[in-house]
Amino acid sequence: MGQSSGRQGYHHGDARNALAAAAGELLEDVGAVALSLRQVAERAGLSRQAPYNHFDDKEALLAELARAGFERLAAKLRKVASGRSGEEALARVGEAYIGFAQASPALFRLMFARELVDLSRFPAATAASASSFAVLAAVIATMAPKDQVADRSLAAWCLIHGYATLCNETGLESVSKRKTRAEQFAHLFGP
Amino acid sequence: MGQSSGRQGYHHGDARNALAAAAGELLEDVGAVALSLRQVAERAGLSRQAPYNHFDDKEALLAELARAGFERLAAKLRKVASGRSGEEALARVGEAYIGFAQASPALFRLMFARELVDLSRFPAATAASASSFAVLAAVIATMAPKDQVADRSLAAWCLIHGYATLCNETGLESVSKRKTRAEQFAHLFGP
DNA sequence: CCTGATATATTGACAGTGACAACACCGCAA
DNA sequence: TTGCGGTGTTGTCACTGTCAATATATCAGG
Repeated sequence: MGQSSGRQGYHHGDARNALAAAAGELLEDVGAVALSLRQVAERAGLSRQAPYNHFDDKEALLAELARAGFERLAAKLRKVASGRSGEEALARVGEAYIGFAQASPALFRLMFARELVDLSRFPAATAASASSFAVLAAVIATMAPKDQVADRSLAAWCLIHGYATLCNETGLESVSKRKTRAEQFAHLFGP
Repeated sequence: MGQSSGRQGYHHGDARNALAAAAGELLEDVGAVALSLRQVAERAGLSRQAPYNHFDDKEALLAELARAGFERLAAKLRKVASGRSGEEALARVGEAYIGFAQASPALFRLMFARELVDLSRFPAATAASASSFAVLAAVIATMAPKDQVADRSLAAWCLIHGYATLCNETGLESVSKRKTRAEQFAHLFGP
């Protein structure tokens, strides 16, 4: 006899996705710290303990959100970089990076805050992160001598990431300047 | 001035400082999220509720830590900048900034993570933060035309902050490269 | 001295939380 | 059939931030 007649039913493979989706929505609403597994479960229409059937613990759920975030970011960067090169490609990549941070501030923070998730424990997330950086490095490779690509890629990433972070975390400056700044930064690495 | 008996006794003005000091130690041990007011109180030798006698809530305590952190940072930057100018001053300031982030990663994170403390609600902390940035801007003013000081200061801050953050949050690269990187970054803003 | 007022300190209580354990149920393979 | 592993649920626990009620120390004014 099913004790709960109301068709709670099995979600088969869906429960994991449903939980991740619910968590993704909650993340932008309340942030990673305030996000509670119980609220995630409720929003997904499952029981209190459901998240533990699909993730080791809260950190593992957050790591999955971060991994998906890096994959989306990498795809976005690849898209704007494709077919372009040099300073213009760099400006577009920078603009997209900043745009991502502004569109999903809580997710962006999660992706770069060791205190919220220690991604070094989650190889899939680290890999997705590396593939985002690879896009940037490929762009720099089109505009710098080979022996300087590594240093310049790192500097470019730091500059763009610093700007995106400071805008998100301290209201450094208005959102509208995004494109101008990206171009200005890209020019620093030009000829 | 009598407490000092076996009784718990009043700390007069000290309780607030004792709590902040205990919180500062705990912060680097467990991070801002895991830091609990109860543990802070216990470490300061006070009761569970003691923090509420001196701070509105947990966020206010963290804000005080952040404020003190910004003041220490500003002092450190002023020290290394004093008597120097141009590219060398910039390299020293950058190195000090990165060094601060590496020496107190949890505090540095707290100072720049809106999710942990929303500093816009705490004017004293915002002011201390601004005075840190002012040191950097002053250095840039010694090496750039007047109409470019604002843009270049911002870019320099983003670059250094991005590097410090990425090193802390993702193990971007080894600590030992700190000085080299600071010089390399400073060179980007040189003649 | 005493007397309140005020700042400080302490314990009691409560709703949420992450996590573990025990138990119920589904589908499938031997 | 039987048994087993994946999935789902409720029971329970220690811990947390915070509010309320209460006690105590210190100080000002009589």
